[in-house]
Amino acid sequence: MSMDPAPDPIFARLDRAGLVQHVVRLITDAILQGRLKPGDRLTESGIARELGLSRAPVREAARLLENRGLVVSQPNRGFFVREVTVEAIDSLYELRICIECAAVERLVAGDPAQALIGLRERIDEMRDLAEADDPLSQIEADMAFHRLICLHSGNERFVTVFDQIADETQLSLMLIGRLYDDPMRMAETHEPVFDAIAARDAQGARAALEYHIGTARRVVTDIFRKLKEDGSA
Amino acid sequence: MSMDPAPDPIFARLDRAGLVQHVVRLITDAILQGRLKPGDRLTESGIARELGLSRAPVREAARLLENRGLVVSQPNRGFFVREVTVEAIDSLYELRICIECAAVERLVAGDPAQALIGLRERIDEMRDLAEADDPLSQIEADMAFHRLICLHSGNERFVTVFDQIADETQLSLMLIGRLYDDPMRMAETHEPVFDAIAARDAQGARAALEYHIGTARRVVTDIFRKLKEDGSA
DNA sequence: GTCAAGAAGATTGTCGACAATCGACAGAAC
DNA sequence: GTTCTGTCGATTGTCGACAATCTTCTTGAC
Repeated sequence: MSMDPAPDPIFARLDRAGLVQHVVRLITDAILQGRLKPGDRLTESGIARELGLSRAPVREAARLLENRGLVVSQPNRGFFVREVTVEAIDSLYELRICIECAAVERLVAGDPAQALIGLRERIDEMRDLAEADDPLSQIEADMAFHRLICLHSGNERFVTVFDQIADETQLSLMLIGRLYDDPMRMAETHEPVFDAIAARDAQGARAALEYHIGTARRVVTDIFRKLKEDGSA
Repeated sequence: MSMDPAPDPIFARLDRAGLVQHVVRLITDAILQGRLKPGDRLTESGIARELGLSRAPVREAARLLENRGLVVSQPNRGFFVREVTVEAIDSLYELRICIECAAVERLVAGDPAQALIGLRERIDEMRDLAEADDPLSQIEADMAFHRLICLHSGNERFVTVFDQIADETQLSLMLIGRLYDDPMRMAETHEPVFDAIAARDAQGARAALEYHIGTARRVVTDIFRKLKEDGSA
């Protein structure tokens, strides 16, 4: 009646069932790197031809990307890269504040020791990437930081929601280019949040995180508004 | 340059692309009516055979249901009706509190006039269904009430998240049977929320809603815990 | 009797093909 | 010149079939 717990995994289980997942990553990268722009059409047959496989896995990958918010589908018309609007970004950040603040409060109420290790690593990583002048990877470290908060909150559902909006957030950040003139700023803005968590100050952590995300919200929407004006002018 | 705003829509737009949607509804109903129980396997071929169509639309429907949380998929194993645990329900309700409280605050800050009409209708509907002794439809009216709050919050993202957890919430409620001994209680517990919104009291509305959902959270988890004990005993 | 190895059946993953639908263009009617 | 209609190419929606994988049952050794 007892489960045998995989007796010595010598070889890393090569992920079969990885085909769809692979396609997901390819398309995700293409969007997040700007090779596919908002509004662009994703033709199943085209992508399938390019990758040398059938339409079925491509279609499935597109459906997954739809749930993650990177593409939208129209009946009988197919998939398109999601258009990003100022309103959508604003709504997105409001939801993030709502979720992450609740998550960090629970995190502090529980045992934040393990989380703190990871959070510290991410901030340091942001610093390193600031010196290396790699804004794209820096954004990923930023997202990883915030994901960790949700992950260690003790409520798995927070992670689910975060993952569903993470890609779209990343897309909006990517479209902007860089948030701050001084790349070191990104790491610094996370410090107060870390400190409050380390001090086991739940309310302080919530406030710090709300301020942190709220600031990003204003900066991002402002930059994006200007981009939009210049673009349509 | 002016748009003609659909000059008199005589015919209602009939939704083509309804095949997959139809399958979604059929499976959803089967689960929510208890004909498919948690843990049950959903075989694509079986369902396709029963409905007299191919596996493709069934598969697509299953993927949609996965995003709505009613089924889970395992690679190379297929789809199963989601198992409901006490912890999952608790996490679900915590997320609901987080989302809906933020939504109602924004709702009151904006213009709640239109929302109030719909909310009143839902409460009255609950009363009627309590007299008619139709707990299943009553649950749907309950969900509709809470969805309206998200819908009129002005942040479309709140609705998106709500829809993604609505079915699972409904499933948990369905499994329990009935929440209150007195079916009228359900309508009554919504009144304070309605009153606070009508009074344009944002903080009061948030508090009332948090209390309302929090109470439901305790009742549901308690009942479910007992069910679980009896079931496994 | 217990456990491991292998065969048989069932189910998912993927494929290529056909039908239904959409968007664009050309042509006819006014 | 404008508007409607018919046709065409392209794309999605659906289908049935095959290969890969998992599950179950049987077989055999200890």
